[in-house]
Amino acid sequence: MTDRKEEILDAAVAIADELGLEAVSMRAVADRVGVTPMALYPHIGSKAALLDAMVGRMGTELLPALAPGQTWREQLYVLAHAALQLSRLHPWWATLVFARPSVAPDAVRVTDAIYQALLAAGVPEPDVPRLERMFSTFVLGYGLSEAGGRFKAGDADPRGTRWMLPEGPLPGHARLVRWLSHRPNWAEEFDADLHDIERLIEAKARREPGDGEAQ
Amino acid sequence: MTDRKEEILDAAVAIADELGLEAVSMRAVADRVGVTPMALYPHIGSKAALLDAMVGRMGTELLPALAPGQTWREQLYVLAHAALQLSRLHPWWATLVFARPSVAPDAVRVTDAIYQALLAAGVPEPDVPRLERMFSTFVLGYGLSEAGGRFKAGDADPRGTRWMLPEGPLPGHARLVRWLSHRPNWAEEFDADLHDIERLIEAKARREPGDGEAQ
DNA sequence: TCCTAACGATCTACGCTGTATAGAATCTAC
DNA sequence: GTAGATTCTATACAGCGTAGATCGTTAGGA
Repeated sequence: MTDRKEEILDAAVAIADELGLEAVSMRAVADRVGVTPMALYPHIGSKAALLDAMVGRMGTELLPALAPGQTWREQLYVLAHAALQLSRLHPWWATLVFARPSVAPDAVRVTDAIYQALLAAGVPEPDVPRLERMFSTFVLGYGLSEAGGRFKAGDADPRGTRWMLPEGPLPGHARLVRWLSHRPNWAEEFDADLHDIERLIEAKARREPGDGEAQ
Repeated sequence: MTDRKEEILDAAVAIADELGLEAVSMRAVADRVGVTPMALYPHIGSKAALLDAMVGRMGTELLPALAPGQTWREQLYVLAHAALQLSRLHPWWATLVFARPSVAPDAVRVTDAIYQALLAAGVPEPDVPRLERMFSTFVLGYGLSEAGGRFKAGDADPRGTRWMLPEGPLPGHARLVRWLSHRPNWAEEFDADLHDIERLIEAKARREPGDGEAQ
């Protein structure tokens, strides 16, 4: 029973990696396993459940990044990079995480690790859950943007007509032409973003003034 | 021709709003317009093009938020809230933006407005494109998390067994039980996040030290 | 005024999707 | 050897996107 289920999950993940998420059909998975489509149902229940299980499987791959004995900075860095790598290896992952919010045990464990890191950083307890959501939203959103190509949209013609549209000029683009002309190094950009978020966390830990947030 | 296209778009958006994105089928849209499915094709080309056009249509709704004569803070605030409201009114919007990155003219204009705000804030030019991506990734990611229910996953049973799993304790959750027990006010949380990002932008504008970032 | 070309809409059909239902095959235990 | 459970197969249905052929209506030019 469980063997078969693992086998089915392996097949589904392989298809998603090779052909994309939309190629994951019950028939395709069944073919890969060497069985008829309906044979999958006793094992995985439904297609929705199969997708959930795929997310769960990926969560497991994130767990090794939770090695103890690290500073909160290292912990967040390692986790963020593990997640980004995961969404590069399996571009469908971030899509699914956003689309079907199931709480897998492993996901809860990852959340807890982030809680611990933020607490270790000195973030006030009431702010921790919010900052966790902000942190994970950013990491997942970045992965999804990369995977989905949102960042790259508009790559074509960066110094051409892009900064001047028929219906009016684009002053921002015009001033930044110089910096928009060469495409960014995404690895560097991710690290820079992460660095900024780290400083944001430090600031929250220092309880910087000018903040009306209640206890 | 263009009339028909607008009519088709209206129908598609209405269906997505009422029944969800997956209910937007060529047949359903055609029914709504009062026509056979194949009659849509001369007007919109394909289903993929229809979805792209839907995203474009939403981009137009974001433009009114670009009123001039505001401080950079107001500009970012208004834009972020307009986007969040859009993703609440049309929960399928954020999904599509992440899934199919097409550059609509209106989207470019929104990007430009963010560029201008960041420049007005005093952010060094080379940092502006990156911070724009970070800002929009956050706003869209937040909207998508809300719409997709990612934030709410695990709402059930917040003080029960959730902070203690069979395979081991969750120290982070345990320490935060008090703060995890009542569900957050998402509007407040969004504003708090926005506030933090604002401060991050200010810090970048002040060119704070301790930053190895090259010119 | 007639012919023609273009256009918008339709009908039919193909291969795909998830899955309900019913039946057949295989293995285990008594 | 037979009963029961488990696993897989076969068939079928309703829905999907869209290729291809067809048809009625309309607009332009001779």
